[in-house]
Amino acid sequence: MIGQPLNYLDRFAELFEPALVAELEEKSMLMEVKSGDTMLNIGQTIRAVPLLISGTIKVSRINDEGQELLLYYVKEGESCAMTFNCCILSQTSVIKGSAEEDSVLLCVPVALMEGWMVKYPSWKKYVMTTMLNRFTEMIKCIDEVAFKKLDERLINYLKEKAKVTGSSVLNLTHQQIGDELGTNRVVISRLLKKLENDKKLLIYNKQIKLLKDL
Amino acid sequence: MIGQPLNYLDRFAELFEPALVAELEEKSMLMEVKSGDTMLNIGQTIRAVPLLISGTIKVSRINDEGQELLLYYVKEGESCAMTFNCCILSQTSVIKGSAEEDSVLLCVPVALMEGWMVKYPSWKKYVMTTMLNRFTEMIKCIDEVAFKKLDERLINYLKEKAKVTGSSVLNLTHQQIGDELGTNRVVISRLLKKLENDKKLLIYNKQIKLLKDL
DNA sequence: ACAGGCTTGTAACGGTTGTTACAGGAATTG
DNA sequence: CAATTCCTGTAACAACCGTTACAAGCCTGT
Repeated sequence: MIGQPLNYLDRFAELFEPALVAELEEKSMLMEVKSGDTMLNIGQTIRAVPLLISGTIKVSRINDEGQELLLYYVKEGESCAMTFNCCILSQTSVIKGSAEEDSVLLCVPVALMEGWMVKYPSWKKYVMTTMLNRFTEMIKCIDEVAFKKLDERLINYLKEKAKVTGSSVLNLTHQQIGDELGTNRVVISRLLKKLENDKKLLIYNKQIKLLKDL
Repeated sequence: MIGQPLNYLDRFAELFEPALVAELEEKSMLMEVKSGDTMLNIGQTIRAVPLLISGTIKVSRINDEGQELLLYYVKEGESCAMTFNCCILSQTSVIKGSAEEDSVLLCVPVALMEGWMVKYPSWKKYVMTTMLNRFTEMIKCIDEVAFKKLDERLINYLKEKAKVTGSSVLNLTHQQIGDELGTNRVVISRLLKKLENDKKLLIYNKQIKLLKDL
């Protein structure tokens, strides 16, 4: 039927062999989270691997003083490599995962994961690809933090945010931005003002509109 | 016989099942590298996974402007997760791997890796563990770069270096340190001088001696 | 309309880091 | 030993960023 939302497993039908899709359907658990919900926090252990069916998950590092830093987003069809970490080595999480928008997850019991690695080539491939892509993102993050100045990081952040939300109007306070970049609200206000003067964006209350030549 | 060096495969006999050790012996290639040699550079592709038998490998990120940043060390018995990345996805490397000391590597052809993941549980575990440990190190690196000031990063760097080399006397120029921390020689000289005044270390030409209360 | 709370704009200041420049030591080479 | 090159120390300055403080604006609920 036209216009009907895809069945939630359709996405994975492209990735996994039928037998695995069937097992997924049978043995994993569907879970819904609201925008802003925290699924995984520092120090927690986790007993299920989440596959993201719809929505976006924000993964960030929080250091001992509570300072935050955005690492990357998990998008539809993807999963979080760090949870593999927690699960397999039974370690506590060193990162926080929270819903950037309302999202739907498929939770796979850890116990099954290991067996699937051997049983289903597509699963093995999926897990490896996920992990390897995350490495790339972590490197990108390190590049930003280690080599770039805040104004450039801010611009990249805004662009990424626009891509993830699919809109050039971002509903964000300066404080939120500061948090995700691991810095101070005043600094962000200053830089944003400069970008506004340069006609790269417009600042409203709790809202930023990105212009073409950002 | 007492004092005789271990056979190079003995290390892996503890990690892998006998059949895998046998295959390793038969199908992989031993390789020696001298301190300072670069095994893997940005943009290269790699067709073999290295297992480190002895020595230490330094893994660093180099950005577009040629600035370097130390990511982590690969030690005996370990391997480099990023090479899995290159290999499996046939991507070019985004990192540089060079010998910190004279080292011996066992090079496993990529073609075998995939099959072994299914065939040998110990190999699967080894690969997963390696990757997951690297995540932890990358997070540590991000913590340093994003949240810590240079003086603290320098201290951590020196301690780590002392641990890796097993000596409290480090043969390093200020320039080298600056490179590995992604900063400037003068800045390092300045901070080292301060540490020397604080009786944390002694500065010689091309050499730094760490004192107890660093 | 008003109060109170959250959000933004701005100034002022200090600390850290990056940069350039130069001088003096140390090591190396011929 | 002399010349050269590399390494270290230091000064001086600028840029960037973090921090505090305060004023003004916006939003919400009453």
